[in-house]
Amino acid sequence: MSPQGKNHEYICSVEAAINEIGGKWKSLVLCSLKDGTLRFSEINHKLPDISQRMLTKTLRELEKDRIISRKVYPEVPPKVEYSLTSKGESVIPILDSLCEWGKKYGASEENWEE
Amino acid sequence: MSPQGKNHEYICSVEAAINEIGGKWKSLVLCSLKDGTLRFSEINHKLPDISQRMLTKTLRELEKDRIISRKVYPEVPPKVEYSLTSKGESVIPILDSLCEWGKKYGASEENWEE
DNA sequence: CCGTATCCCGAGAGATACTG
DNA sequence: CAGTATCTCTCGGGATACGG
Repeated sequence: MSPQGKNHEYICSVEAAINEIGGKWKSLVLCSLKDGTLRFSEINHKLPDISQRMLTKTLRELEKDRIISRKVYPEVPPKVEYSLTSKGESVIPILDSLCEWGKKYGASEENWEE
Repeated sequence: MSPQGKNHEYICSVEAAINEIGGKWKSLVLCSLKDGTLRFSEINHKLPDISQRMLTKTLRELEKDRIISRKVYPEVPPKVEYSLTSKGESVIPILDSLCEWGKKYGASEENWEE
């Protein structure tokens, strides 16, 4: 995500927002973190269909955008905890709204020709 | 978008919502329609960087998901108008929130290694 | 336990040209 | 004006295997 990097003029800031929370997994990872800190394996457990590779990648992107924070415990075996930053907390209500919206207009009973 | 089609169990409905309004252009098209009905060329004018092909594709997907409606006037030259459905109207406040969020936490002043 | 490193594929997206 | 039709290519995303 955020392919444009720094110098890109957004027509509207929704674009910026979608870049940060869009994609296949970001919103789900954020939702899974909304009840508190989780370890890597715990997120993976909540999202069984995501691969380790994609989970890592998604977490790195969210971290880079300061939406989540990553805390490493220098132990053996490794322990890493992920949690929402204040920026991350602030987007949760919006994700909740989206969730409600998605539930209300179930993306499922319409038309599909294929 | 919505690659899974009908039979897909969502862990959370945010996923469904992101499928319907995510992607590079959908949110921008919806925002451009929030002040009322627009013709194809008018949307294109508001979003100069979108190609005709992508605009058509985006409009078709939004129409398929019943988020916008398409009205054709049988004239020469052709006239086609796009407007939000009630479902579309209902997602605008959420897009506005996203816009505010994106503006507040400018996706621009952080770190980039590359 | 928490990741990288590779390899790979298809969808998303761009450019350009053409048409009813 | 409002689209198709092609052609191309990047890159998001999946599968699998390996590493500290």
